[in-house]
Amino acid sequence: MSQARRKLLDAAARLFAERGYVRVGINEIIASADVAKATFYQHFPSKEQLCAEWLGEEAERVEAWRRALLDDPRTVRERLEACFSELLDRLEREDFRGCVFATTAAMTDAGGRLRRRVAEQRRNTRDFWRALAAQHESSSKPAKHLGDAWMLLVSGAETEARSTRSTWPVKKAKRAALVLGGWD
Amino acid sequence: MSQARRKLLDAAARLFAERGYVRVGINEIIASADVAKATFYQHFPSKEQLCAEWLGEEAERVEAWRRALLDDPRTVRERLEACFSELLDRLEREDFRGCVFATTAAMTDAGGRLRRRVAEQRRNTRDFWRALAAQHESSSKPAKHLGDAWMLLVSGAETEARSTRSTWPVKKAKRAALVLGGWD
Amino acid sequence: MSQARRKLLDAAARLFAERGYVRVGINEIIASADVAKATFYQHFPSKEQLCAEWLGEEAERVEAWRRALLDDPRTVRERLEACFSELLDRLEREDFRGCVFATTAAMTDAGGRLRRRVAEQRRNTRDFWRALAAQHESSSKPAKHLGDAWMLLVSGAETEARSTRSTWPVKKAKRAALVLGGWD
Amino acid sequence: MSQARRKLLDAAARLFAERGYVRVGINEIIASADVAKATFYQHFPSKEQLCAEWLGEEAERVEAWRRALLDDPRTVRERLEACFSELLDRLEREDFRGCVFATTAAMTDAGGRLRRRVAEQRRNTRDFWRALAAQHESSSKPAKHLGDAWMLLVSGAETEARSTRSTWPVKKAKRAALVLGGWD
DNA sequence: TATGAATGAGTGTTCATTCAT
DNA sequence: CATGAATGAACACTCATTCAT
Repeated sequence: MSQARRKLLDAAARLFAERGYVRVGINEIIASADVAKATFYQHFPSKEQLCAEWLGEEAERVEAWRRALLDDPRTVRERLEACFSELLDRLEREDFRGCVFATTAAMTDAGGRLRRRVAEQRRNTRDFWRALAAQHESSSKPAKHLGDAWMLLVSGAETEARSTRSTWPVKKAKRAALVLGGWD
Repeated sequence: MSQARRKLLDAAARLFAERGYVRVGINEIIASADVAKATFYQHFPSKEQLCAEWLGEEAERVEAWRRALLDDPRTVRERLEACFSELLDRLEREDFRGCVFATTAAMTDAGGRLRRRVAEQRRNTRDFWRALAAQHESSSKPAKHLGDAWMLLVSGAETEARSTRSTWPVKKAKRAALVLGGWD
Repeated sequence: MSQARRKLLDAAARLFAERGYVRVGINEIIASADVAKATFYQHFPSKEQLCAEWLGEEAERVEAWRRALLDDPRTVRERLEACFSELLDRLEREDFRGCVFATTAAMTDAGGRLRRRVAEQRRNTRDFWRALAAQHESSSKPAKHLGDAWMLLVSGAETEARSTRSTWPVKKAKRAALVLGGWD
Repeated sequence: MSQARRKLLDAAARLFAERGYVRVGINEIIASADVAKATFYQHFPSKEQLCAEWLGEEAERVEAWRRALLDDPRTVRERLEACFSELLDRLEREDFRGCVFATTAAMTDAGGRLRRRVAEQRRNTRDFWRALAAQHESSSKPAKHLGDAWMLLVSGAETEARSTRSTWPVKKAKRAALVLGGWD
């Protein structure tokens, strides 16, 4: 990958994560990446497409992490707790903005390309949580219900943690997730 | 309240709800309200302040609805289910954009006035859910944990329903909420 | 009419006539008119619309001149010669660019608004030449053929005079027009 | 001639004829010719020079056609009519844009290289029409006047046919040309 | 109280051209 | 001979806000 393209994606990743798609302009991105404006448009047909590619890279990172977790030999409970630990870690970072997919969806057109990209990632996210729940064999309820509930708790925790800049949502989501998993 | 001010708030309510704070310009608002631009600035010092007042009105509407629900003689379970029904109703409206407080928080500066307004509403929301849970006397666990979990499930359901334009999150959140309440 | 609007139309008239629609940018127009860019867009929805209004004013000026000529008591021959004199006068001006309608048509999309505006003016032009020919009673041929021929000669003269910056086309067009009128 | 050069000239010929010099960018040209941008600048010092070479090729094609017509054994009248037939044929093509020399002159600087190229071709055009008229021996008037008139009628017909996308100008120009030739 | 007119600073995007390889 | 990468300047257009009346 060309150097300019990499710099642009890195700058976009940082700025989009910090302030969101609509609040970051091309000018700021290219200044941050230290490339000319025309260079940007040689690598990306539009700001929207840059965002889509950033979301794609984010999705791939997350998927890799999840694949590893699904193959992890630890118990389901330990791995569930690892998810909340990871979320807490992200939450403590200066630039925490919540789930980039959810926030990007919040500020883009319902029918647009970015929303389709988000919807795809959310489907993958649902698959992940259901797969994790399916490994929880002692569960008396169907794994898909448990997985969906875990996903919603995490999603809610991210949203509320972002909106109020506090950590209670993560801690309480973890507690509820454990209860639903039968570990209370 | 002056007529122009009322028209502006109504137009803002519709447009902000439909497309979000950052995606609506004041030109569109004043055109929709059919007032002159200078009239707008006589009633509101800035677009941000208009948004803050809109959020205030929304918060008051929600609070009134919640106060009524807390005084409602129905069982906690029935009222919990009413919350999800109301959410499903909103979800089915054409212009559903998720929780206006969460989405507004997603597109505004972390330290700004609007974020403080959102944080305040989220605190009230947490109070509501804890109050409802507190009325669920047979609960063996502390009401605050149950209320927080309910809130997170609803918040996650709104976010996921918005991101993917589907209704499963609401249905699954309801199911999990009932389980946590001991009604499974 | 507001002052800024008038200044913009005047600046556009001069610049568009000098260098043509596509070769003049908004920046140059507003600098020449000494108004802010946003002021421009408060008065005209687009550069294209500004051009359309300029063409409209030009068409009106021409039509007024023509109406006067059709009511002029001089002989048809004298008035025909007046047309060529007027053309020669324009030709000698520093910024002669040929017929603004023909040149604008040359640089705009075939199906666009500006082309429709041009086509309308060309229809009016044809009407004028036929009306003038119709007043030439001694003509043995139908006036519409004579009028059309005059129009084509003038149009060709304008085009060739512009392309080569010389005056022969006007002089020769006049000679041919007189021959066709039976005055040779 | 190198292959890239040929492809570039062919692409330019098609695009410039369709939409005009100023409305076609070199990006589009190189994409259409399927060559790299730097390759373009190895063969042509500038877009302007590419246009100049295209005009040169066009002029040569036209000149060849005219030379053949001047050597054609048919009568002057038949060959005059052939000119209008050829114009009608071009007019019926989808991408008719009028005389490429006239339209290019309309959108370029008065003193530039392209305008000089156009002026040269117009001089050749004038020579052609005078030569054709000179072969019309029975003409009582000087051939140069008749030839110039024919040229202006054709030029006007091209301009008006382009501006309004209709065929009447060609038919009426032909009629007038015949009258001037003494064939009415 | 209400307004039409005006604005400086920004938006995302495209231009013809050059450079290092 | 050919190219992928890069560019400064310009493009048409929009933003939230202010001013004179």
